[in-house]
Amino acid sequence: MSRLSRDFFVRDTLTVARELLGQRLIRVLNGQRLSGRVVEVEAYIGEDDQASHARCGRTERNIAMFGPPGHAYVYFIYGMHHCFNVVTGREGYPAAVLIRALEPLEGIKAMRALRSPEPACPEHSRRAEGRRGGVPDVRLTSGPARLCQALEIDRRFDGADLCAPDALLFIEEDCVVPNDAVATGPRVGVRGDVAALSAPWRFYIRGSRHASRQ
DNA sequence: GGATCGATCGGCT
DNA sequence: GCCGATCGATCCG
Repeated sequence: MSRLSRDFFVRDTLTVARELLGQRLIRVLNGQRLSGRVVEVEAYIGEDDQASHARCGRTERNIAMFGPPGHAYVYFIYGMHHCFNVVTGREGYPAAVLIRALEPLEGIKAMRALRSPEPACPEHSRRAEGRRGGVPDVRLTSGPARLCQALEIDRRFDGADLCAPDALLFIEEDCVVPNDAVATGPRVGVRGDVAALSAPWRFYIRGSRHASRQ
C-alpha cells in the first residue's frame, strides 16, 4: 500500500477531511505496526473558525497548525488527554483535520495493552479481571483521546512530518469510501458563534460501530 | 441505553 | 484564576 504524499494534504481542508475516511493510520512502535482505518474526522479551518485553536492567533501551543501540510498537530487537553490532527492547506494558513476515530486493524493486542495500564490498586485489578478480555475492540480507538492512547501518540509527535521516509507515524492509502457511505454533521463539543456551531465539518462513515457516536 | 460528574493541568481571555 | 476539539465510572430507568 502506498503512503499518502504531501500533495494529498495541501488541498482544501474539507476535501482532505472527506478523503481521509477509509485511509489507514499507522504507528510503528518497537518495530511493530499498530494501525486502524479512519472512520471519523473533523475539520478546523482558519483563524475565523471560532471552534479552532487558531481563533486567537498563533501561540506556542498551536504553532504546528500554521506550519506545512502533512505534519502532525498534537495537543494535550483536560489535563490528561492527547488529540491528533493532520495539518492541511498552505503553510502559514492554520487548518487541520482532527482524527476522531479508527477501526482497529493491526497490532490490536498491543493497542489493548496500551489502553489497559498496570492496575494501580487491587480494586482496579478486580475490575480489570471482570472485563476478562480488557477493552473491547469497539472502544479501543473510538474517540480522539482513545486512539492517541492506543497508538501511543503524544506531544513528541507535535509538528512531526507524516510524509518523511523514516516517519514512525504516517497514513497509507487504503479503502475508497463511496459518497453514500459518508455522513456529515456539526462538530462535537465545540463552542463558538453560530457559524462554528452549524458548520457540518464532522465526517464519518455511516453506521460504523467504531465512530465515537452514531 | 442515556445523563451526569469528577479527574487534572497547560495555556490563555 | 478559569476553562477546555475528553474519558471513564457511576447512577438511573
